[in-house]
Amino acid sequence: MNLNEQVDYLMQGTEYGDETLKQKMADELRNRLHTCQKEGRALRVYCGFDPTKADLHLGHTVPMRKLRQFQELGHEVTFLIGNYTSLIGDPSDKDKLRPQLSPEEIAANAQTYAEQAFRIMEEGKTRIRYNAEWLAGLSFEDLIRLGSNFTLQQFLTRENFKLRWEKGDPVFLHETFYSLMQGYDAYMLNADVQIGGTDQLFNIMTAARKIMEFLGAQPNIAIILGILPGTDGVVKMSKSLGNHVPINTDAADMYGKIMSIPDSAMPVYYRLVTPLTPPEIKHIEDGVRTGSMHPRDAKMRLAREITAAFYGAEEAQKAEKSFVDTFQKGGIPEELQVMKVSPSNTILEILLLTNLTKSKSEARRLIEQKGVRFDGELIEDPSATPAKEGVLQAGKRHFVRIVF
RNA sequence: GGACGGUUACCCAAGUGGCCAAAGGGGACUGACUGUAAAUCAGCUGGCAGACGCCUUCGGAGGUUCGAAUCCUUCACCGUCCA
Repeated sequence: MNLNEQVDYLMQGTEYGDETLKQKMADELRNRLHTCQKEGRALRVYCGFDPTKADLHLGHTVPMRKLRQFQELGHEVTFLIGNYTSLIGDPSDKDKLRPQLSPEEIAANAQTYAEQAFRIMEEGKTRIRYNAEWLAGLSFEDLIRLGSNFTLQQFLTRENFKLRWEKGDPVFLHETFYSLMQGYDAYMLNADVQIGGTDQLFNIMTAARKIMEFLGAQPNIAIILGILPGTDGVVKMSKSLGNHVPINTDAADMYGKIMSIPDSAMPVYYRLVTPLTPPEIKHIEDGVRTGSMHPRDAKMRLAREITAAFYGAEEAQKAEKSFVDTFQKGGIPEELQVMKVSPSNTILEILLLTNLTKSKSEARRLIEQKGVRFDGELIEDPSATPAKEGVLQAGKRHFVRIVF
């Protein structure tokens, strides 16, 4: 890739809410890449992760994907675990204060993060750092010096603080420290580039750059990534909204969940969570637009790419085949869970035994709603017994092969 | 520290003594339609039994009452205002 292609690749999926700013960052990136090339060094790139939860979903992997792209181009990548900043909990993406976690919880979550991250990033080329290394040793005096770069007004005009202020909700003093700490992280890592979501714009653009300049360093370039919508295609992916694609699932499930996103969400998914380059994505999108590619096939490619990133190409192929068999041909998947039951068990009992439903009431409901099939035959009598071995289906997506 | 307000099912939220397993909305799930979806329409959403019915649930514990989500006492947590 030439320099401009590299910049395009690295800026893919970014969103600054302001074209001028985006252009400025792209220019700075180009210059920095150029300078480094001349100096014969790699860019120092980092992204901080808040180990405040253990259950990762696709949305959390967006910055990891971006780090990976930098790695591919030979840059030096640091995976920063915000074990010290977690003492506060970033107020950026919430309209309320986050709970503070115990060191044990943080350590456990950090472990999970790293495991997930290395499905995407190249482990051997990634440095892991913890910001307690340098933040724990700061003195009150240091804090005063860092704090003197900011005004209360700057914080109060930030959307999330502003909303809380106007609603009369509390905004705690220590929440403002978060930005200072993140800025200090960037300084200590001597970062050329810092990656984050749109909620990090203030922390990276304003706080980190100010602090780095104040401390005599070159300010970092902000790579601000857009937000990945959930499976509804509209609202930010989040577990509590139930629109997430979990990482710790299986290939078939991940493939299926991605196939369920609306077409309108494909472009952003392609840009944020696949390894494809801008020209490759353009090719697909042109294909869909001109009609030479069916949108369904574009989505299958998407699902395959994402699933392969986490489970490998082979598993992704299998997931795809099973998806085609199940949904497009209306058959049953080749590989499915096998459960031993007694021939005297009723369908109702089997639904419960196989965990296809959580209760008998739920099982009855499903049967009433014509959602249960046995070997393709619609089941209408909950007290029927299967009479032979076969495949029990609950809803569209859940199957169990029962044997005696 | 004081005054007031709040805590209802997955989430938001109505309900102020019986007609409340608890309105409404969102989400989830099922069916139809599709391209797998989205959109739309319909259904459904505590458990056991599925015939009447029974049991558990409205922040926790206790009480009043024939009867409590609803009244009283107390505890916990959250919020607002005043110090």
